Amino acid sequence: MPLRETKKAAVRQALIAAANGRFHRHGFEQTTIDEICADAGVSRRTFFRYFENKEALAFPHRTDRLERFLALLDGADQSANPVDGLRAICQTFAHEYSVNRVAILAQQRLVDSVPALVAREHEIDRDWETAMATTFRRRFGRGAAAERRARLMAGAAIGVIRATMRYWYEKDGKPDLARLGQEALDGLEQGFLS
Amino acid sequence: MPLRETKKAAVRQALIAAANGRFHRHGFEQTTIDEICADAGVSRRTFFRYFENKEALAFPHRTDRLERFLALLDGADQSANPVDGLRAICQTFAHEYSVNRVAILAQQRLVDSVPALVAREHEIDRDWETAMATTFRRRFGRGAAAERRARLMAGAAIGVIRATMRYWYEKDGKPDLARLGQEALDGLEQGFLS
DNA sequence: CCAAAACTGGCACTCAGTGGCACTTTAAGG
DNA sequence: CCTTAAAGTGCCACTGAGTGCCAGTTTTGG
Repeated sequence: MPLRETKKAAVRQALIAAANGRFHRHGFEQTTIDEICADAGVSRRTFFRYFENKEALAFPHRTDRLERFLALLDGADQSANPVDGLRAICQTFAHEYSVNRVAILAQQRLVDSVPALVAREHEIDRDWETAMATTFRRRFGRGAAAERRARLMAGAAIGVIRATMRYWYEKDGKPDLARLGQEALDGLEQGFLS
Repeated sequence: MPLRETKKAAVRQALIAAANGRFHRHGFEQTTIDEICADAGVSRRTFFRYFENKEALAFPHRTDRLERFLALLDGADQSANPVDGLRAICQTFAHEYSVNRVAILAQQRLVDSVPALVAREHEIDRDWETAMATTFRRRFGRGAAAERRARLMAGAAIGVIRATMRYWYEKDGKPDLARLGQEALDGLEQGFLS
């Protein structure tokens, strides 16, 4: 890796690490960007060249995760129906979340304690929704009705996923996330006609 | 109405009106709170006694709408199944939105042009989701499974509703919102098994 | 080794939002 | 009415996020 890249990666990591420490020790709002910069040995001005804002520090894997999700969506393109694709992806993420359970839970506690972070999380969900809508759209073909169906389905999908995650977080990550996920996707598939 | 109440209502309206004008003329971010205060003839400090933040000005009906929704949810409590309740409520709101179409569209254009406002909108959706989850929960009875089902359903519901609204906005409010809503709720009820 | 490009730091600035306190207005009882 | 407590307002000073600008440094590629 070229030197420049290396340094940038290092600075980025330093900022993330510094932020993580402070956020978890003193809380998000109690931490100023100046403090993070001081810890990371970087100027304030430079900070904003690495992160759009303070919130972004709380979601360092945002782009990674989205890209992985997109890749998985593409990969699941030839499954029998869209939901089956999601089921597979769900297994993957469920496993990953279970493995990193402690860190992820801590992260989520942080997010849930700060409205601004909750808002950012919704923004992320929106990205995922759009990604799914695009994928589903390819399946459903042309026409306004297909478009609507794809978007409805994506909306419902992110809705059940988020609800599932919240439940899992609330139960301290104890339940089997893969199972919860399948239950959620059953709902998506079968609907909620009681 | 006691004088004090009257005055407070007047100030609130003045602030909303001032903000609306500026927001639509110059945009949300280009408008400072000071300018709004000047227009409304009120001090900055007072502004923050009426609104939590600048964003709140863009959703003056937030609490009204939520309360109406809660009331309607309560009212629809004895419909055959939860989705039928939603169908009725959907008709009501669809009608209202169609009537105030122009204003609502303008408002939405504003919201969509500012990330911070989009974020607030998600926050509002979250309130609605919680409201629905609580209602559904009453239907589904006790137990963790019922709880999960209620939450999944609420998540899916808000998901399809939001997707529908976005579609409607995107089409400049031309489509029949009531029909779109029913289509969305069909999806919620029947699922998306293709 | 050199020039262009990329990156950094520091400064000054705007604006959102908060705490504190003195001052004015309203409500309510005698 | 008149008084007094409560509610509401204005002003001031302050913190902290985020931005524009420009001068100085580091890396890259030839």
